[in-house]
Amino acid sequence: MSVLEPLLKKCVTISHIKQLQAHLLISGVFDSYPFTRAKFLDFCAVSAAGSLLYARQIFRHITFPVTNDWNAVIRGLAQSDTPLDAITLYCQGLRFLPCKPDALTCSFALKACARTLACNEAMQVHSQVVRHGFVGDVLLQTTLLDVYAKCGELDNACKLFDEMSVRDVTCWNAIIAGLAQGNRPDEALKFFKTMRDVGFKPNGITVLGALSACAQLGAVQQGENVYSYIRDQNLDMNEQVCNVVIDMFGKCGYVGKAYHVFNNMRCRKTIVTWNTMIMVLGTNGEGVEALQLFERMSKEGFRPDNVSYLAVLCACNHVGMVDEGVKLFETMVKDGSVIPNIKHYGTMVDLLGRAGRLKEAYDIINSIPITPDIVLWQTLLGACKTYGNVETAEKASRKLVEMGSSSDGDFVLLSNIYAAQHRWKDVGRVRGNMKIKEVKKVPGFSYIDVNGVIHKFVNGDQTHSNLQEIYRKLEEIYVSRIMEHGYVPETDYVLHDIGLEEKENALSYHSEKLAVAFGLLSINDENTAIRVNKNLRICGDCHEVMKLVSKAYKREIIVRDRTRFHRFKDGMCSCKDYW
DNA sequence: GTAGGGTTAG
Repeated sequence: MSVLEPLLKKCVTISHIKQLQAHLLISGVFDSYPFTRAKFLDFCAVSAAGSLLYARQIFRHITFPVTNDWNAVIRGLAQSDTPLDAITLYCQGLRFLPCKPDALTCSFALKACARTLACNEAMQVHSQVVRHGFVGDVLLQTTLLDVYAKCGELDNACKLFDEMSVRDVTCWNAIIAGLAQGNRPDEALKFFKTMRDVGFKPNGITVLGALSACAQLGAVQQGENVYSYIRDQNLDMNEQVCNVVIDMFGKCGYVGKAYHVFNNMRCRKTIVTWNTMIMVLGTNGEGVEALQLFERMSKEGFRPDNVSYLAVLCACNHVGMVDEGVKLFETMVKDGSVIPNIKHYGTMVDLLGRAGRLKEAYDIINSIPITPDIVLWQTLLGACKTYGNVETAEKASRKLVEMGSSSDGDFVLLSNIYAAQHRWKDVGRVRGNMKIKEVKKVPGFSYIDVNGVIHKFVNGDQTHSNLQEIYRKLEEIYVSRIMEHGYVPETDYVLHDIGLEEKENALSYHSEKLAVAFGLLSINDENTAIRVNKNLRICGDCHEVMKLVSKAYKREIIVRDRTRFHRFKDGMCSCKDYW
């Protein structure tokens, strides 16, 4: 039986595999020893030397396939780029299989569900796991947990985790990564802490999830803690870990810390390392540095890939280096080594649009070889708002409606464009459509890290324990401080809320303002910047207020919004009001 | 012991 293994190891091409197959056929192994055959089939379906297509052919010619034969092909399909086929085959197997699925069959089917985000199918496999008595299997439990988490069923994932009677590091990893990727970073960090409290030792994979959670929260202190653990355990010998550390510091707004990690890595840099650092520089408004790094990477032998180009184009976008961006894009296209994708085009539309070159932006959308998506038209619409271009805005809006967008931002933008032209009838029409279409409003929230504790504020927050004090501070900010510096509310943005009943969503109680008020109250050291992270893009009024607060209170305020950083100092913002 | 957890992105 074990005679096969050394032979398989020697197969490095499909022709070797076919020779081995011939041998197995002639010697009768293929028909008489199904387990050996299945092992061979598995190798053919999964290994780099093999061919999934060929494995499927072989499989089709097996008259009485055993469970392991099915497993081999399902496994291969599950990790291929057509994982849906694995689910199809699994269902066929259930119908025709004289032999029953085993734990592995379920495991591979679930893997396929995870990759296709097929939640309903996953639930059906789950029920078969129960029916066949595999529920006690820790590995399968972890796989199930992972599928649910990836499908966005985080509560189910947590439930599975709670019900596990035996836990190991891997299932902790699955729940931590699941929560982090599912936008529940605070819970991810809680699990990370508990895991250590009950005596498990986080490994290189655990810290990836924890760091991602810190990055989302802007929780630099907790990020530092994770990083020192990483160094203690020598986990920084893994470049993937280093990449995520760099990303975390960058997303927390500490470019220097990110750069320090980048420059002092104890392991090799990969293309992802370079891309991450370029992206960090870009989002933090260090466009020139990003460009320099982009040039340096080629000199050090790394050929820029599509993400490298995207990163450097974003960098140009954030600092308004329009000509450089256009030039880079042209080089990219001419060079031919990178085929532009929808994100490259999106960045170009944004870059040109925000520079007021709306015609060129519009032309790009109409000339690209791929179908423009919703984001592309939204980007153009945003530019139309900035430059008050009603005509192009209407075109973009029409496209968005056609494409079935139900994002509140699209309607609000168009309504604002009409409002700026005093076309109140059109404003009313757009608002009417908003009601009819039941547009989704993504609730805005902000985080602030005070002494390592993360505080979360939602728009019009009514839940924070220091509520009264915070609202009083906000009152003080408005009445006795920034009014003197010439604050005029940007009523343009009030239109966001017209037609919506929730009064608490009013402009003055946007979550980032509450967070900054809380920051002023609780961070007394004047040299410490007030750092706020927000899930949406900052609105014009908040932007203005931040500028004035930075001047009136002589405090640096750093706001990370959905796409970039704003550093407010002495009444100015690092984005130079260009965002 | 042939299974489970994982990096950059408009």
